[in-house]
Amino acid sequence: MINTLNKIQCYQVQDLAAELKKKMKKDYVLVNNRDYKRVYRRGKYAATAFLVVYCLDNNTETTRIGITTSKKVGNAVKRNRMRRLIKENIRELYYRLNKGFDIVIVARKSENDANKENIGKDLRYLLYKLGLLDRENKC
RNA sequence: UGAGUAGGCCGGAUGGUCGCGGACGAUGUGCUGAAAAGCCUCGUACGAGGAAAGUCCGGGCUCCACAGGGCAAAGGUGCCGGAUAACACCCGGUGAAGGCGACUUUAAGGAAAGUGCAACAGAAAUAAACCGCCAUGCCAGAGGUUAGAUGUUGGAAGCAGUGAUAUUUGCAUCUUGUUUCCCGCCUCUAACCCCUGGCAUGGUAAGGAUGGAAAGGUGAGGUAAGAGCUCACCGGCCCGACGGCAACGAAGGGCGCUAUGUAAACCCCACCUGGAGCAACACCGUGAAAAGAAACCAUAAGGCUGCCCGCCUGUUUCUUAGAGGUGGCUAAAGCCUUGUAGCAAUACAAGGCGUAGAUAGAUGAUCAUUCAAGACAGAACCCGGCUUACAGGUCUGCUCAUUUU
Repeated sequence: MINTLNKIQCYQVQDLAAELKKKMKKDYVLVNNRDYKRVYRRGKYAATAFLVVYCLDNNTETTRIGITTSKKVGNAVKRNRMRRLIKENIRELYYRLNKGFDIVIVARKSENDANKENIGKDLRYLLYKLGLLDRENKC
């Protein structure tokens, strides 16, 4: 059922402009420190050299996402850039994600040649590994 | 043109699409709601820096008692004047140091209040005779001069004898021995002179590989040798007409002039400083006056950073548990231009600019064009400074050198 829905969604967003127009609302951002701690402690995780993704079922219909960049990444400018790149990718992927999870994305260290494509590739791989994203969605 | 010096400015640009933040607007037949309003949608303009950084100073603002007296402690400042809300910043000056120069640097009070430290090196470090130089005395050695003694070669004279020659039996000559004198030499002794070495006493700080610093420097005279011992010049110290608001400068005069450096070591002197910070703090609100433990009930406890006085509160302290929201929150001792005053910092007046305000935290992605190919780097209450990081570009003043006229 979900698969078919996603397929339909995938066909629907063939137009690039339409895909880019997707917006993220504030409600979908993970806010409290408690929530982060809960996800770290109880959630599943997967990692690459640059990113770590934690996820946990939150028993609701919304998916909430938090992004963390440690000081190992670099100074404030570098951390900001990593966060924005991840955010931009998430913005595009958000409506394809399976619903009802709390997700925390941690940037481990700085990639000097980090761009949207690199990060997106890693992110899609990790989300797929955790079962949040279906293979068919790799359009 | 090159080298340098001081200061200012810029910190990729333009456009398209999508996205994010708060603000404003909407005759949106949008949703919720009694309404106020909120949400959604659409539109509009706006949306990180010169350092936003480090948090090193100074303030505003908030609460603590609007901040009180005395003592102590702690911290800070430290040439003078100005400017400022204030400052350790800034401006102008003075002194000192560096540079041919433009210019730069400077925590720049006190070392006869006291204490401490000064490694290594060096003869010696706050004090000095280790070496050296000089004088005197003693001892030893070499040399010279004079005197004396002994010995001896030679010469001269006297006496004696042997022998030889010739022979005038005497005499003479040669020879031998001895005595005296003279000259020379050797040895010894004494005195004196000079030199060398050693020891002692005294004089001397000119010289001695060191050091940040060795008791002013250079030259001349002088002296036993030396020395401001004397003199010349330089330096230093004291007084100082006069100039300057002042720091300070200084004509001139006097003094031969012993006593280092370090106070970004303690310290002394003068002056200044109440504490905590926007996670301050105020309000709404959930819970419901949360639970437990301890102290104290008036000569007590807590607060005003230690003590005493004084004042305030009736409760105070500790541990655990601690939804959420709103305000504070951006117009500010703000910046720019012009004029006036001033060397300037700056002040005053006029005109203009003044539009980030998030709250897990907004500036990104991508495409195209272009160039010199993009460094350091992200607001978190706000200002004034300081410090540190920084690809490259650009402008202006000044200095030195070279070339040309």
